[in-house]
Amino acid sequence: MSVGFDKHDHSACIKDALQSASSYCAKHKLQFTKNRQRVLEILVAQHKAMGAYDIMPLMQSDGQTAQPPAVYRALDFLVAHGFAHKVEKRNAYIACAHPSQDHIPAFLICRSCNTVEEAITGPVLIPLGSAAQKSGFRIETTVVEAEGLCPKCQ
Amino acid sequence: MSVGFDKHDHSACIKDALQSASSYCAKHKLQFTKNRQRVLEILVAQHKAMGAYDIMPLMQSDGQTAQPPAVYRALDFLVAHGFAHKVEKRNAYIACAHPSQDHIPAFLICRSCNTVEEAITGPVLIPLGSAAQKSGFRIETTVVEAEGLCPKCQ
DNA sequence: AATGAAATGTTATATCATATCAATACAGAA
DNA sequence: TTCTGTATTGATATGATATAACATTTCATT
Repeated sequence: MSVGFDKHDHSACIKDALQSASSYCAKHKLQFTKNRQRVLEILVAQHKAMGAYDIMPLMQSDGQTAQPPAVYRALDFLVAHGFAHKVEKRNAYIACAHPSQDHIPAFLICRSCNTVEEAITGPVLIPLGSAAQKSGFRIETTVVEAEGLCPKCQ
Repeated sequence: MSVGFDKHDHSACIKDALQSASSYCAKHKLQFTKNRQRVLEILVAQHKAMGAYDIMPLMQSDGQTAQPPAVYRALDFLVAHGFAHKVEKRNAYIACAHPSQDHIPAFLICRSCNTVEEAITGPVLIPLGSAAQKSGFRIETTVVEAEGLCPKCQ
């Protein structure tokens, strides 16, 4: 996206993301409702980390504005099912960069240009996992985020 | 702390933490001011993750209440110099469990009893680091947090 | 004692998120 | 299809977290 001729590719990639989310929901008997679709669509289209209040005005379909609970409910759904992730360092949300793959999300956040990249993670947290195991802690969700300067901003 | 006879040990551990922070500041020409001392004292004394607004009422010395900027400034200082950490998943702050050791903090957060344990981390983030290196990203700070159930709450 | 930088006080406001309850839409059973 | 219970949404209010801006004070150094 963003660069001229790539636009069409990007609109295809939005469709793909919505399609695959849609079929995942069908398979798992989840309701992929209008609000949820719309928010995912927005996140994929922008493919950057967005605050809930950035998403809100873009949600309105006819003439009415969405209210905070509508956005947060949709985001909760998307995050719960892995279609999107929350970037804790920024209180922001971003579409998953490689859905369908079971993974622990990890982000590289540029403090200058604010771009967020979802890194591909191998077995990142084995040491933390083993520390947890030692103490008998059962991990359910994991946050891994690194902040710094991206190549362009250095 | 919390269990009868241990009380005295804990008050010693508070003193130790303040002492070592104090001498670190002296060595590095940092001002370990009253507000900063007080907030660190509170965090060490409670040794649990606390919101800024939980700390605020405990800060008041004579008769006046502390205002939000006072707490946040003290917390920023403590976090910047490694005396405390922010737990992003909870928007909460906690005294560092092993200061003086250079480390990337990592937390185990129980979703039931809300206790936060700072795990001892080995080279936790080598895979993320190498992913970053590949893309030329320069990491400055890192967040590693795991949420789940502690042994007691399972 | 003078001076400039750092820290604090104070007021206001921005930003992020949830509680509550009424209304509606939906899936599955009869 | 119609019924019925559950899931979702709408709508209002409010809670929780964090920062901007600028005047004042404190501190280290001269």
